[in-house]
Amino acid sequence: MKGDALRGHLELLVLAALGDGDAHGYGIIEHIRERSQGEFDLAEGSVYPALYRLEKSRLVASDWTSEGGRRRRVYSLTAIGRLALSGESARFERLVRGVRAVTGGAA
Amino acid sequence: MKGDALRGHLELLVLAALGDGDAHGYGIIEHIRERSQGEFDLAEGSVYPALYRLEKSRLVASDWTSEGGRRRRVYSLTAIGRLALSGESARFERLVRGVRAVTGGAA
DNA sequence: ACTTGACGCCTAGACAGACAAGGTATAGTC
DNA sequence: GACTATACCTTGTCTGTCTAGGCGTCAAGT
Repeated sequence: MKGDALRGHLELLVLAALGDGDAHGYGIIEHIRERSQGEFDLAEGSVYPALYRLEKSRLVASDWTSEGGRRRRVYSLTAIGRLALSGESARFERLVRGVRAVTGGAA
Repeated sequence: MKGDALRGHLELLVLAALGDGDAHGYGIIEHIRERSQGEFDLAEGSVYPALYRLEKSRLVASDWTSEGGRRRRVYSLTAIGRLALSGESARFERLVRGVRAVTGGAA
């Protein structure tokens, strides 16, 4: 219906997911879907590029693992990634306060 | 630094501003800036196109007024615009709940 | 043995929407 | 006349999300 409703918030979600523990791309998608009670069902084509961006800017790091021929790329938060997470989280809360200040005023 | 932090939420803000009463483009910008305590200082190049989109989809209507050579285009919410406002508002609140469900879980 | 589905990664391309940066014009003040 | 605030408009750029594919492994069904 809407399409990219998460524009600008995806990295926050991914960082938050990794804040709960290391995970691989596919797992991050499931994690976010479960946590949000199905509200956010991210496409792989959204998440993987986001992970590459995050790794490029050193907010996450990745390691390849392979158990019995099955390869996985496991991501983890870096120190600055953790900082970015709280920063992004604060930014989001500012956004929420701002929007509510505008919408909440009157009917 | 960030740029479009309101990606996806601008129309909600504009609709909400008009929910407080008819206004012209320039006034909408001021209204939103004041209400949000300076958090949202929208560019004209963001707001005017948004108003055109909203008018095209019949969520707002416009009338030209001119007081002593000064022309203004005054916008007002239509009936469906009012519906859209509450719909968008609900959508935003769902987004907030979802994001918090993902971020709030752990540190 | 073959098919199907779940898992798991990756990529190219399209698209929309917010912004930057320009422009026009009027009215008032110094 | 110069400058500022008001008020509208447009073009172009950029960036991020999604669509729609592709690749490969493994387990279960038939």
